[in-house]
Order: sequence, then structure tokens, then C-alpha cells
Amino acid sequence: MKKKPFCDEDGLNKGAWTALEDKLLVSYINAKGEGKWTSVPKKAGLNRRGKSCRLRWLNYLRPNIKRGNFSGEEEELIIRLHKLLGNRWSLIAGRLPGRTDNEIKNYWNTTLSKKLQNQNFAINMPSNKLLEPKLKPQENHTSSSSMPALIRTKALRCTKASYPCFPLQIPSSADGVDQTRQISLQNFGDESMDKGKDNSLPNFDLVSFDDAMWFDGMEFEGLIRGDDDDDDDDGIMIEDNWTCGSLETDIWMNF
DNA sequence: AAGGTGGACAACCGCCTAAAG
DNA sequence: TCTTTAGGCGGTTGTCCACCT
Repeated sequence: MKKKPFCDEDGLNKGAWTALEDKLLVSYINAKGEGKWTSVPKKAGLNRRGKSCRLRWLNYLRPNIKRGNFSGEEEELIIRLHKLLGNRWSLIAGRLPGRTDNEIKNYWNTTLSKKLQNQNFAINMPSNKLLEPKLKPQENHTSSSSMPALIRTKALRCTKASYPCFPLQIPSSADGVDQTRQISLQNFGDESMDKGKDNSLPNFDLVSFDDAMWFDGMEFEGLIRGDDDDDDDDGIMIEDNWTCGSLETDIWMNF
């Protein structure tokens, strides 16, 4: 499955890495640390390009890389994140500890995209029961004419969230009765928002509330407020480390 | 058993951006 | 302010392997 090693026109090694090359690179980085990739090959005694060293380290040699099959939860998370972020693999990988963008990209291109092409895939997802809303948000939108995607997250105990300029509606009752609460939007002027001033980023509206919240029977106390510090400009993002693993509450949101 | 085909994935390529000079 | 360089990212390619005919 590996490319055979060979040399390019500059006499540098290309293709599959050998065990010796791996050992040299790991030894060097363990001793000197990451960075300065262009000088790494020379200093580490490798006949490779710096970019190649960087890729090898990031994708395969660095510690805590998780190998092997993707779990059902990981698969579902990738699908959700891809729906939000598109092909922004590095962002997606940032939310799957131990997984690399390259690995996720490959998995998506070879497996998940095909699964999703199957129109019944969603029905057959292991967590399908969770995808079926207990409480559906209101159908009407007051925002853009293009119908935004309905996003569900089961992450709770989040303290920050960011989302595009769409009305955000969150169920306000604990028992799933058909109620939604329109959260007032407000603009924040923090420094991360300043990035939007160059017009290359979509205009973000941000939400905040600080009263105790009930989501689907689970009491939530805290603050949800806007933050776009990681360019997640396609939808709401709930950071992993803001979630409480024991909570399995669903939040439905209309974008 | 041999050849063909497609899946899986490691690695490379080219573009973009930010930092440095 | 302009140019160069390094690093990061997504897209694509090349190769191996398993399965099918």
C-alpha cells in the first residue's frame, strides 16, 4: 500500500518512508523539537524534503496518533462536522483527538462519501434514533431565502458557540413540548471578530444568554456566547472540551 | 490459477497565507 | 512596501492488496 521509494530529479528520496528514515526523524524531533522543517532533513541526516518530513511526522510519527478503524461515534462526528465545515479537514481533525486531517480526508473520500450517497444511510446510522428530533424547531425562518441546514448537536455544557447569521432557536422546555425560544442576537467586538472586517469571512452574529437553560430534560447552567476563534464559519460549533461526556442531550438549531 | 478491478491510504503537488528580511 | 521563504492545507496521484470473474 506504500509507494516504492525512489529519487526525484534532485536526488532526494520520495515515496515510502523506510523504518530507518522514521527512526532518524523521530530521534531528531525528540531531541530538537518540531519546526524549522526545511532544515530538519539536513540536520536529521535524511535525504528528504522538509515538507515530506513534516507530513510524515504529523500524520504518522508523532505521539498519540490514533490508528485503526473509526468508531461509530467518530464516523457520526465526521459527518456532522463535514456538513458544517465542508472539506476543511484540518478543522474537522481538530475535533477528533488523535486523528489526522489526512486520515479523515481519506476516510471520507473512500468510505463515508459513498455511504452518504446511499440514500438510506442516514436511516441506518447507529445513532439514528438520536437524529430523529424529539423536538423540532419552528419551520419558518426569518433569514435568507436559501433554507439553511438543520443542525443537531448532542454536545452540552458548552460555554461558547458560533454560528452564521441565522436565527437561533433553542427549545426552552425540558419535556420537549413544541416551544422554541428566539435568542436575541448581538454583535460582539472581540478581537477574533475583527477578522471579519476584511470581508473574507461571513458576517457572524453571536448569541449570549446567561440564565439557567434546560435542554431536553437536562438542566444546563452557564453561558452560551459567540466565539469564532477557529474559523468555523459554516455553523455552530461546540468545542469538545466544553462538553460533558455523560450528557446525551440534543439541541436542535435552525440556521 | 491468473488477470482484472476497485478500495484503501500513504505520499506528493500546488496553491495560499503569514512571517521574515 | 516589496520580495522571499516557510508552513499549512486541500486535492490528487500512485501503489498495494483483496476480491471477483
